[in-house]
Order: sequence, then structure tokens, then C-alpha cells
Amino acid sequence: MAHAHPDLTKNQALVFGKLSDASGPLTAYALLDNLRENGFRAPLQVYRALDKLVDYGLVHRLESLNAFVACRHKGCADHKTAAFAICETCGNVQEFSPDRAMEDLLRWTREQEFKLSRTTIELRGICRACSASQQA
Amino acid sequence: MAHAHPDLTKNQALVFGKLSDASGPLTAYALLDNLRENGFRAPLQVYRALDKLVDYGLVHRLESLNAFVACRHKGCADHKTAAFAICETCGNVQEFSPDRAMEDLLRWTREQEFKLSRTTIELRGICRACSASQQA
DNA sequence: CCCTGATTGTTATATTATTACTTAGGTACT
DNA sequence: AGTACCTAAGTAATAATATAACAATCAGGG
Ligand SMILES: [Zn+2]
Ligand SMILES: [Zn+2]
Ligand SMILES: [Zn+2]
Ligand SMILES: [Zn+2]
Repeated sequence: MAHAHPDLTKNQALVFGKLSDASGPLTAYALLDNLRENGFRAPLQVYRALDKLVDYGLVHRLESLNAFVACRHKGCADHKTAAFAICETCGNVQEFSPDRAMEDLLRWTREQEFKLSRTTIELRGICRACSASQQA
Repeated sequence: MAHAHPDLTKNQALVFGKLSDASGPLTAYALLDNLRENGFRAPLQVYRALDKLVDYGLVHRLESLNAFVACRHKGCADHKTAAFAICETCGNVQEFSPDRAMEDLLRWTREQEFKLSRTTIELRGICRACSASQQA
């Protein structure tokens, strides 16, 4: 569960705490609102903390949502890339390691001599739970 | 090169034209600026056209850039998903079909009974040309 | 003609992210 | 102690991206 990273600063710890407690992704401004009672006043306090947390691998940014989730993927540090399945009905996000898929993408980057630095894989759809409850 | 789609309306054709002429991705507001001489005045004129064009598969949205590219992928209609390699040095975007990768992602969705509706795959890095010129 | 649905125009506003500048703390060296 | 240096944090203003709400126009079909 723990990744290797420097000690978190006060603001980083506050933001990471909120994200860890949340049941799903939060936007930067949702975090700001949730942290006003902790003294947060300005977006930059959130964005700066998020930058570091993403850098440390503790938090992932979901590009298609402009939102952030705490990493709950046990093996995340072992993998170059995480993928996300985002339910458009309930908002839940499931993180997984698309190892085979990454192999194929890496093969493509080798063939093209593309120096990969970051990969985004996001699936949008409806999760099993929501599909089941819709049928009722 | 041509996809199956209804005739484009005036605004859709203007937006698609600009994107087709562009050498890389354009943001909605860049399109708006480029189309002011064609009578465009407001963001919605661009966003509404883009919505349709993306729907028709003529244009792709790059989530990690908040920008749009005309589809130049010959076989795009034959594939469920396109992937994009975005050079962070020159801004060029290369589209390709990650067929093997999608197979793996689809296997995951079947196992999880996740009803997939849309997939985003975006690679960030440095393209071959930029790597080569950096060495000079 | 009248109804309907799609498209467009226009204004205002919401949401997301960054720039610029300042203040505060800690560490290292003198 | 004093200074230089670095990182973090605070604050205000603004930029960039996206949508809501409502009015006007236009094309077909009955
Ligand atoms: Zn993770
Ligand atoms: Zn769901
Ligand atoms: Zn395409
Ligand atoms: Zn390049």
C-alpha cells in the first residue's frame, strides 16, 4: 500500500488524506472546498500538492475527468502504467494493470523509436453493479 | 479517408476543414480564433460542431491535451479504438490502431463484466525526429 | 399553412488551471 | 549570528476550457 516517497508536507498530506478517504475521484476544486476548514484558501495550494503526489505515484490524474484518485492499486509501483475503468453511472473507478496491453504499446513505441514518458489508458462504460441494478 | 456520416452542416464543415488543414491538434479556442473571419463569434459554435464530428468519427479528442485532431488513420472505421502518440517536443500526434492492446483490455472488460463504451489511449513522449535532432 | 425537429446565434456563467509575486522555514557554510 | 540557497506555502489576479439558458432561423412533412 505504501509507495516509496519523501515525507509529505502538510498540504500534501491533507490532500492525500482527502483523496484516500474519498470513495471516488475528486476534482481539484472539490478538494479545495473540502479543505477550507483546514486553512486552504486558493486553488494553487491544491494543484501544487497534487503535482507532487502524482509525481510520487500516490495519486493518479484521470485525464478524461479532470479529476484525481488516490492509488489503490497494490502493485502499482511494480508497473509502468495503470489503467482505469470509469463507470459513467455511479462514478466508481477501478484501477488495474494492463500488462499485456502495455507490452503491445511498448512494441509499437520501439518500432517507431518513440521515447515514451507517460501513458494514459482510460475506459468509460458501465460497471457490473450498475448493469445488474439497471435490469431490475 | 472518407468515413460514413451525414452531410456536414456549414459550421461542422468549417471546423472539420480547419482541423484537416492543421498539422497538429487544435484546441476549441484556437479553432474559434481561426474561424472568426468565417463568422464564428462564440465557443459554442465550435463545441457543437466538434461534438458532432467526434460522434461521426471524423475527429478525435485528445483528453490529455484538451485538443482535437482530424482523423488521419486510414483504417479508423475498422477499429473500435484509436491510440495516439503525442510528442511533447514538437507537438506532433501520430494515430495508430492498438489492436493487440485492445484485445487485452477487452478481455479485462469481459472478465469484469464492464460494459465498455469508449476507450482513451494516449502516449506522451518524444518522437523519433525530435530525438534525432536533439542529438545534433 | 402549421407543426416539428435540427441548427444556429448570443449572452452569460461555470469549471479548470496557471502566472506573478510575496512570505516563511530549513540547511549549509562563514 | 549572518548570509546564501532552496523548498514550501500564501495570496491575488487572470487565463484557458466548457456549458447553461434562451432566442432566432430554417427545412420537411402533413
Ligand atoms: Zn496506481
Ligand atoms: Zn457503476
Ligand atoms: Zn481515427
Ligand atoms: Zn517530435
